[in-house]
Parts: sequence; structure tokens; C-alpha cells
Amino acid sequence: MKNTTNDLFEGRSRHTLDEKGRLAIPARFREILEKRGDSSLVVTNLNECLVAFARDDWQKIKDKAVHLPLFDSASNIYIRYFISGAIECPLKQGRILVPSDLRELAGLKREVVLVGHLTRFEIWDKARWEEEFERAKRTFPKISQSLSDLGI
Amino acid sequence: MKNTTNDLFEGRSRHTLDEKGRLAIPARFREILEKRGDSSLVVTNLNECLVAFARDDWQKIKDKAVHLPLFDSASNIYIRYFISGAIECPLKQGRILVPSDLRELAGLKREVVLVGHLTRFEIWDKARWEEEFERAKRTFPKISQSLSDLGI
DNA sequence: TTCCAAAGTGTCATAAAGTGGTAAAAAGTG
DNA sequence: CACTTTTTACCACTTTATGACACTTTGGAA
Repeated sequence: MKNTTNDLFEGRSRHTLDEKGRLAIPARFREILEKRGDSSLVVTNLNECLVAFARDDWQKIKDKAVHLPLFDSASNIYIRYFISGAIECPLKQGRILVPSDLRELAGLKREVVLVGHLTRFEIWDKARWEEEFERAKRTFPKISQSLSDLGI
Repeated sequence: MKNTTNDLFEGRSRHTLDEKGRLAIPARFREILEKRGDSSLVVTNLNECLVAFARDDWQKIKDKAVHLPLFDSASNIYIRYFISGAIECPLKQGRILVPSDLRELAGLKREVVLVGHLTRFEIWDKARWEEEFERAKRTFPKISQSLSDLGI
């Protein structure tokens, strides 16, 4: 039995993107990757932010997507919207280059926030993050039913 | 057992079509072809965009199409619409020449976007892509049932 | 609080990728 | 066969990515 909930992406970090779009990955996240023998992240877009996965975790998602039927509409929407953005970003000197199209989609300016989601983490433009956080804060009280449906 | 889902077309790239219709293929896509010992792409039309395949993958599609019944209506529609557009485009100096009829069908102007679909990639006119992406983003929440039917 | 080490950021030089133009070759047309 | 159009090769130029390294900030330990 190995997969207890250790070595997960936890906590939030504030970082700055340099003018070439390079983003430093916090040391505690890098350690997780190192432990897994990994030195790159897979980044893609999701809603108003980006999401980053360790390679193996992304691999599982990809394995399923590979076999989707070529002419199915839902499949193509899924691939176009979510899968096609995914790109492997190797860590160089502790940072990754976030491709310009992803930066644009997520509206990343200079200040960004990394938000740990355990098995993955999100990359937000700071301003957008603050709005989203407020929204989440307001909505939180109203979601208790959904949470208990999910067993929480 | 080798064929895990590596060496697939991933991520999006923005490129410009020059006035002769030449299209640069991003380095990461070219590497995939090189690894497969391939130096050309098969391009055809699909809905609002073009799709490009590595030669062997296209071959598989073609192999199936060869045995379709001569007088079957769906077969003929499939061949007329999808198969017949396919043309092999050899890479020259890292780019392909996109035939003018395909360019026209996909409404390709100067700015185009290449969209990785793992086993293939799509070639979109930038403006059309942006519309399509927005559509996919809006539709995404509604396709969860279809996706779960597909095992995702 | 001060100091130190580690983490994160910025800058510059170089390298790689992508783009554009011209001239030669090939293909298509009358 | 000559002429026109399209395709290709070559090469120069521009933009973007990478590597090296120095500087700044942060957080803990003394």
C-alpha cells in the first residue's frame, strides 16, 4: 500500500513571471517532482486559470483520450478545449517557460499565484485569483449539500 | 510492450502562412516525425479546419476505407468528404506547402493555429479557432455525460 | 535582531526556431 | 515547344528560447 496522501501539491505561492514568461516553481513542489524522478510539468488551460500535473498523472488522462473516436463531437470538444492545450514544460533552473498562448488564455500578467490542489496545482493571474477566491468564499456556505453528496 | 502514449502531438502553436501557403511545423512535432522515420504529413479537411496525420496513422484509416462497399451511401459520403481530400505533404526545411484548395476550405489566412490532438493535429485559421475554442469552452460543462459514456 | 542559506528574480549572451524574399527548377497549359 | 504558374532551394533576417550567472528577497537559526 503506497498511495497515502503524501507528496502532494499543497499551499499557495505568489510568484512573478519574467518578461519571457518563465515561472519559478516553488521548492516544495520541485521536491515532489524530484522524488518521483520527474523534471517536468504538464500544463494546460482550465476555465480561468492553468493547471499543472506531474507527467505520470497527466499520462493517465492522455491514455484515455488517445482512443476517443475521431468523429465524435463530445470527444472533439473535450480534446480541443482541455487536452490540446497540454504541453510538457521541462524545469530549467527551477523554472518552466509557460507558452505564450496559455499565458494569454489565463490572462497571466506579472504577478501569479500557484494554488495547490493536491494531485495538481493551478496557476492564476493574481488579480483573477483574488476575484475567484472571493467568489469561492461567498459561495462556500451554499455548497454544503453538494459536499455531503460527495461524501465530505 | 512499447506503445504507451508518448510521442504524440500535444499543445497548440501559432504560426503564419506565407503568401505561397507554406506552413512551418513546430520543432516538437517534427521531432515526433523524425523519430518515426517519417518526413511528411498527410493533410485533409474536417469540418472547419484541416487535420494532419503521420503517414502510418493515415495508412490505417485508409486501409479500412479501402474495403468499404462500392454502393453504400454512407461509405461514399465518407470517402468523398474526408478521405478524398487527403494529400501527402512532404516537409521541406521544416515546413509543408498546404495545397490551395485545402487552404480555401479551412479559410486559412495569414495567421493559423496548430492544435495537438495526440495522434493527429488540427490546422485552424486563427479567427475560426478562437470562435471554436469559445464554443468548446461554453459547451464543455454540458458534455460531462457524453464523456463519462466514453469512459472519461 | 542580525546573519546566513536557500529560494526566487532579472539580465545578458548565445542558440534555436520561425519567417520572408529571391532565384532556379519543375509542372502545367495552350 | 514556348510560355506561364507553381513549387522548391537557398539564405538572410527576426523573434523566441535557453543557459549562465549575479542580484534580491525570504525565512529560519543563533
